[in-house]
Amino acid sequence: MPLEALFTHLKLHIDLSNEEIILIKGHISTRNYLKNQFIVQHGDICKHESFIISGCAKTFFIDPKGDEHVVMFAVENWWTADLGSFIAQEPADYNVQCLENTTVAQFSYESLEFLYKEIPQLERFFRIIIQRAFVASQKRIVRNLSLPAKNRYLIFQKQYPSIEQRVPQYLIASYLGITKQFLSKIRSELST
Amino acid sequence: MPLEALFTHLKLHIDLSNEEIILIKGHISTRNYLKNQFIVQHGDICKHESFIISGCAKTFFIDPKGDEHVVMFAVENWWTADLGSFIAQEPADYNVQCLENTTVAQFSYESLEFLYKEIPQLERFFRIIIQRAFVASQKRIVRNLSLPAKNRYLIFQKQYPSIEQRVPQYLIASYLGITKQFLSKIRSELST
DNA sequence: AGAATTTGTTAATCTAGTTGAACATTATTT
DNA sequence: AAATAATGTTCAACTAGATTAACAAATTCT
Repeated sequence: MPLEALFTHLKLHIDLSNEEIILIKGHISTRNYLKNQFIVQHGDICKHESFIISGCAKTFFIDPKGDEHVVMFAVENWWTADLGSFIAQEPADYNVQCLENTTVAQFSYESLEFLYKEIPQLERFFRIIIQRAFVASQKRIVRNLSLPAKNRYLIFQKQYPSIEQRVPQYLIASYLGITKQFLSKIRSELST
Repeated sequence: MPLEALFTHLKLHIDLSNEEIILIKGHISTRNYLKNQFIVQHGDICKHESFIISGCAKTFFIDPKGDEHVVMFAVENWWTADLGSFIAQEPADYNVQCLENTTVAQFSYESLEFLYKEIPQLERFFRIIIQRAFVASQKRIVRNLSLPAKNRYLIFQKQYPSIEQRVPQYLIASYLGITKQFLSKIRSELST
């Protein structure tokens, strides 16, 4: 059953009884997206937190000039959403779009609020998940402010070797905050 | 009593009984710092999450070239720490330094873990606080990638009018990711 | 297989923001 | 009140990275 990965993941941080697992299952919906489909669209209200069972997605936004900026990639066992939109239930800043055919397990806002009441341990679980995401975000800010593009690329390669193979270069350039041309230049410098 | 602000703040998000308040009080220490003293120092393990009762602090790091980068300011009723260091209990990336004489209420790592067990509602409280910090961080990333320095400055002015008056310009420039000279240029352009 | 689209490279020119140095203005200290 | 340190401005030279455009190479579609 595809939800196994999700419960394995939950049990890394909290203990759940069989009854709790059944209760949670009743509030999860799984959904399949084709490559290029959107899990979250800018301007819509983000209705779900999605756990990726298989596949890969990018989170990005379009700036006032029309340029695309990738802020994160998500692969198996990662959570994705526009959290700002989800928690405030207001229009999303970001888009989340599948880069491959992708299967997710989703909690709706209402279900999650309900489950927080029924299973307070889930507060702990998501505190930990969000805390990590925040820390990762802080560390990324440090790097973006303090390192030139070449070093940021080298760190990206080490940190996400699997992602580098799975997604096109121009999206990696966008994630790094540079143009694809400049990334290409860096790559050719590095290979000499 | 100076802890009133803290409990008012906690009660915005969770309900606490008198017994719980007493329990929490037993695990809080208040501490006074003079201007320029460090609440967290790079390389040390961040021992506390600190709630600012009065005063003002900057969170910053020094890059490999020796330049200072301010990543956030914190004033009354804000929490500050190097969360990455605090949760992993490993050396801090950041420094947190007081810009004024500052009084804080602090939870140690052990106390907070203990209180999470005794008062599961605190999981909820910090989930909400960290969630907000994460969302703010995400929104800042959007702005830093998509807007030129002048626009970032205008947004900063609107968003933190009080902070702009309280801290020197070169720290604001650092927060914006530009040099003080370039901020000065932007300011002179804006005033014409 | 061939056409069309998507992805990646190279190179010339351009620009937002940096660097450094000299000077002006406040605060703080003695 | 003078002296020192901290903060802010101006300007000229410089650089990391953007932009544009032309061309390869690889995928996808028919």
